[in-house]
Amino acid sequence: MNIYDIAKLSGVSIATVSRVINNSPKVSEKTKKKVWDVMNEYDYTPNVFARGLGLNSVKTVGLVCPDVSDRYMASAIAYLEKNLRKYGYDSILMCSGFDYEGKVEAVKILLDRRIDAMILVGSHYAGDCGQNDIQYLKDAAQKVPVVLMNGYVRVPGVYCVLTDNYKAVYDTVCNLIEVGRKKIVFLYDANSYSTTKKLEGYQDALIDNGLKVQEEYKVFMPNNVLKARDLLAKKRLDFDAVIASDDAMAVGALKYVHQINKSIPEDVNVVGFNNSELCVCCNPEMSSIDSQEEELSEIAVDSLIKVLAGKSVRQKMEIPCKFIKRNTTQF
Amino acid sequence: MNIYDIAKLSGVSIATVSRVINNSPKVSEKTKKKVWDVMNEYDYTPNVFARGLGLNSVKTVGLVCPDVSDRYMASAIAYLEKNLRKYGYDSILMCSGFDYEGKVEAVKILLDRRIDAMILVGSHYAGDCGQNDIQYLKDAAQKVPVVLMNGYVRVPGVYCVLTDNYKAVYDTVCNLIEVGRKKIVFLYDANSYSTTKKLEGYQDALIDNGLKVQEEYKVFMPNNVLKARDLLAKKRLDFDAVIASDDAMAVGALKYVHQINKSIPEDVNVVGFNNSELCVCCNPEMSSIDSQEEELSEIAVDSLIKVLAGKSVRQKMEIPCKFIKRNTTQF
DNA sequence: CTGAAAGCGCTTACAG
DNA sequence: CTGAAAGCGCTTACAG
Repeated sequence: MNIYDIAKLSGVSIATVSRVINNSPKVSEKTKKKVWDVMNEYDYTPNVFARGLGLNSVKTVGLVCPDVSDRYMASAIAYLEKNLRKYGYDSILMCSGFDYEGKVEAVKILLDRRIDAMILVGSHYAGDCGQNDIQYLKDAAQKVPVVLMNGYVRVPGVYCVLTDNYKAVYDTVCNLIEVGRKKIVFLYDANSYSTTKKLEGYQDALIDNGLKVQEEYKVFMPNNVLKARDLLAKKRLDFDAVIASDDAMAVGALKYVHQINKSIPEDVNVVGFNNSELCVCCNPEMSSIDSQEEELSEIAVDSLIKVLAGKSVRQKMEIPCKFIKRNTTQF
Repeated sequence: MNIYDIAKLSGVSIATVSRVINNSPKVSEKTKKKVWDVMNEYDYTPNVFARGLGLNSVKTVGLVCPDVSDRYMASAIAYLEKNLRKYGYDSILMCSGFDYEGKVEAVKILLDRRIDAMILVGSHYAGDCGQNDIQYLKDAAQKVPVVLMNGYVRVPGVYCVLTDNYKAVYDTVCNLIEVGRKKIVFLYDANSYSTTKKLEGYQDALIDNGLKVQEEYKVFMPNNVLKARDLLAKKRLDFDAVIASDDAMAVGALKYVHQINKSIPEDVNVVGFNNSELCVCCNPEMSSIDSQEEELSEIAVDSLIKVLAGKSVRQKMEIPCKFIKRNTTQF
C-alpha cells in the first residue's frame, strides 16, 4: 500500500495525496476528508524512507550522553525524549562513553544518519579530554543545531543550557562557613566543565571568606559510594564539612563519618549534588543541590525547536540550581 | 556529493560504487580500492534515506521502556544500545509510560519508522493493564521480531529473555524461614509479569514451609523510599523479615525498622531486588537479588541478531538471578 | 567483474 | 485547488 494506491482509491493524483499527508493548506476540505478516509480505512502510513529522501529529514534528533545508566543522565534523557516527542521528533540514543574516540564516533554516526539536530547531555562534551579538543563539536554544529546540556562552549551553532553550578557551590560553602565550618572538603570525579565550575565556586567561597584553599581538601575520586568511603578512610583526612560534585561521593563521605563515630550534622555537614534517590537512602537523609534536569530539558527542547524554525535563540541559557535541605546541614 | 559524483570521479558506474559501499564480493579488489580512495578523499557518506528506500531498512531497532529514569531500565537500555551498536544497529528510544495508550503509541511510532526490530524492557509489556491486552504486541510481532526483556508471553515472533524471579524469591524466603523468620512481608509496586512471579515465589515458599499466606503481609505500595517507609509506619505491621520487588521499597522498610528501634539483621531481615546503588547507601548495607541486566541484554541482542539473520532461536530464555549478600541478612 | 536501466515511494515547482 | 512530471540518491536484476 503506497501513495499510488491511495491516490487511485480516492480518485485524486499522488500530488494531492502527498499534500493531505503534509496537511497542505491548498487542498479543499472536501478532498482532504475524502483522502483521509481512504488512508484510515486502509491503515496507510507513508514510507519514512521515501519521505526522508524527499524532505531530507525524518524528524529525529540524536541524544548523546556518556552513559545512560548514570542517574543524572538517565533522568535528562527521559525528559528530553518526552519533550521531543511532543514536537514529533524521535530520539536516537548514543551512549558515547567518556573518552574522545567514543564521542567522535557517536557524533559521526548521528550525522551520517542525517539527524535534524543533536543534544549532548553532560558537560563532558565541553572539552575535558586533556587535549581539550572540541573540534568535532564545531564541525557538527556546522551541519545541524547542537545543544549542550549542562556545559558551555562558545561555538557558533551550539546552544548551551545549564545550571549555575558555580553559584550553587559558592553559596553553599558560604553557608557552611557561616555555621562555623572551617575544614571543608570538596569531592569530585571529573574535570568536566560543570565540575570545574563547582570547584571554582568552592575555592572562591573559601577565599572570599578568608580561608585558605588546601590542596589535600580537594579530593579526586570515583563517583562511587563505597570507593569514596574507603578512600577517605585511607586518607584519614580531618574535616568538618563535605561537599561533593555528585551524590554518591557525598554518601560515601557520610558513611565514612559514621565509621569514625562522628555525628551528622553536629560534627560534620554533608552536601551532595544532583538530589538523587541516594539522598533519602542514607541516614540521616542528605541535603543536596538539585540540578534541575526537568527544567533544563524543557529549555533545551524548546530552544532547539525555535532554532529549527529559524528563530534566534541565546547561546547560553543558565538557570539557578536549587538547594534541597534535609538533615545533614543546619541551613 | 552523491553516488554519481563518486562514480564519475572514480571512472566507474554507480552500480559499481553501490557495490563497493555494500562490500559486494563481485567487485575486483583493484576497482574496490580505487573507489574507496575516492570516497575517503571526498569524505563521502551514502545517503541513509536513499539506502533505506532501496533496502527497506536503515538498521535501527526500537528500544522501548516505561521510563528510562528508572535505574533498572536505564541500565538495561545502556547495555542494549552498546551491544546493538556492535552489530551496526542504532537505537531509537521510546519511553512509553506505564499505561496502555502510551505503549500502543510507542510501538506504532516505531513501526511507522520501519525499524528492523524492537526490544521492550520490563515485564510491564507482558500484560499488566487490567484488560491484560497484548494485542498490540502480537500485531507488532507480525511485522518485526520483538524481544521482551524481563517478561514472558507466548506469542509467535516475540522472544523472551528473563531472569528466574520466581525461584530467586522462593529460595530467599526459604532461607529467611530457615534462619527463623516467621512474619515475612512482601512489598511490591506493580502487577507486571515479573512481580507476579516474585509474589508467587513468596507464597509458595511460605506454603511449602508450612506457613500461612497472610493477605496483610502482601503490601502494595509505590516504589519510593520515603513513601514505603511512611506507609509501613502507618500500617504498624509487625514483621521480622521483608522482601521487596525493588530496592527502593526495601530501603524504605529498612528505614522504618530503624524508626521503631529494631535492629537489622538481628530483629528483622531485609532483602531488596535489583541490586542497585541504593543498597550500599543505607545502613546497614542491604542484601539484594541481582537481576543480571548485563547478561540479559547480551542474550537479547544476540538472539535478535540471530533472528534477523533467519536463524531460529528459543522463544523463552531464562537465566537465574544472583543473590548478593550484604549486611541485612544472615545468609 | 561491470554497466544501463528500472524501481523504491515520496515531495514539489510548474502549469493550469 | 489539482495534476503531470521531474527529482531525491540509492539498490539490484538482467545482460554482457
